[in-house]
Amino acid sequence: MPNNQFKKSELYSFITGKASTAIARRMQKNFKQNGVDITIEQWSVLYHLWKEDGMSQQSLCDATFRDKPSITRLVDNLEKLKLVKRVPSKDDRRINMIYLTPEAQKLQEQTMELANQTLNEALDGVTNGQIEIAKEVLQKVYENLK
Amino acid sequence: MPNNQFKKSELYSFITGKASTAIARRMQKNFKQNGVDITIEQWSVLYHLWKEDGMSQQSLCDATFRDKPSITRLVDNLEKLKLVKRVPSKDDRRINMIYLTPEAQKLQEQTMELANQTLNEALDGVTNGQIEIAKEVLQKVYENLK
DNA sequence: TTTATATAGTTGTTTAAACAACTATATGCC
DNA sequence: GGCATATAGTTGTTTAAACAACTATATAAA
Repeated sequence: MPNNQFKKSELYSFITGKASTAIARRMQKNFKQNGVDITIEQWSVLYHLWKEDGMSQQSLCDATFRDKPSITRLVDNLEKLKLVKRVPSKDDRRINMIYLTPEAQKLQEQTMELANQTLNEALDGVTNGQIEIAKEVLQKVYENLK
Repeated sequence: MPNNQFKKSELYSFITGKASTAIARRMQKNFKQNGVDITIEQWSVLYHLWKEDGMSQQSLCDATFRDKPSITRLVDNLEKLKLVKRVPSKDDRRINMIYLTPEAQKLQEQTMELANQTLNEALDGVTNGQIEIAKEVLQKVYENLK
């Protein structure tokens, strides 16, 4: 029993995700202050499309760790904002390929800059070694539970 | 420039809180499978009341890192479930003191057990030393941004 | 080839988050 | 005391999460 003896106190805030909530709020604030008018959730979809344009909604589900209804509605809203376009696949008519508009492509550089700035604010005073271990732990937690 | 050179790749999932989302989902599932019919957000409020009954809503805001409207509605829903009661303070008529009902007190032991179980599932294969560092990093992030 | 099953996406409903605007009470200052 | 300001909590609105139920298309098995 590896972790059974381990004190769990103060670990519950892990569950409630205080740190990631704080990062998301700060990043939203940084977006707003710089006139970027999208939500962090919308940004996280765009982020994966910048890495690979033309993903299916299901691939976006996997990449963003969201369920299908969530992606349906995020894509709905991104389409309303004219940042993405649903294009039905010709090979498989069940599938929508999601493509970035030129407008969304313009957002990439600025918002990635703001994301990096936010992470620098968040990780001020934390060493690279510590960050590396935190990343490993979070990755392992994700693997254990997904 | 302490962290500027640091590779930020794969760190963006920090923002989206994949790990804490995974923990919350698993914990919700563990609650459901054991017939505990409350949300994780509601549990997080009860958790602080178990530590100290009779907190004001503002204190719950600080403890749970939520804003006032969020707590108003969580307390609304917990009151509907007859798990807490709003009691106006006599000293300061602006303040509601939130008290647990006997029903809520009954939930404590079982749900804390389920929370511990969930954390064990999440942290399987992670050493105490790694957990300690991850905790420090998350705490520092929270401090930097709150 | 028909039928069962799996996959992709949508819709409906409840709960919660974020943010602004609001009411009520308390406190500090003149 | 009277007025400005701060604090505690509520309400309205938009966006998103979770979960179940649904439609449409594709794949596999008989």
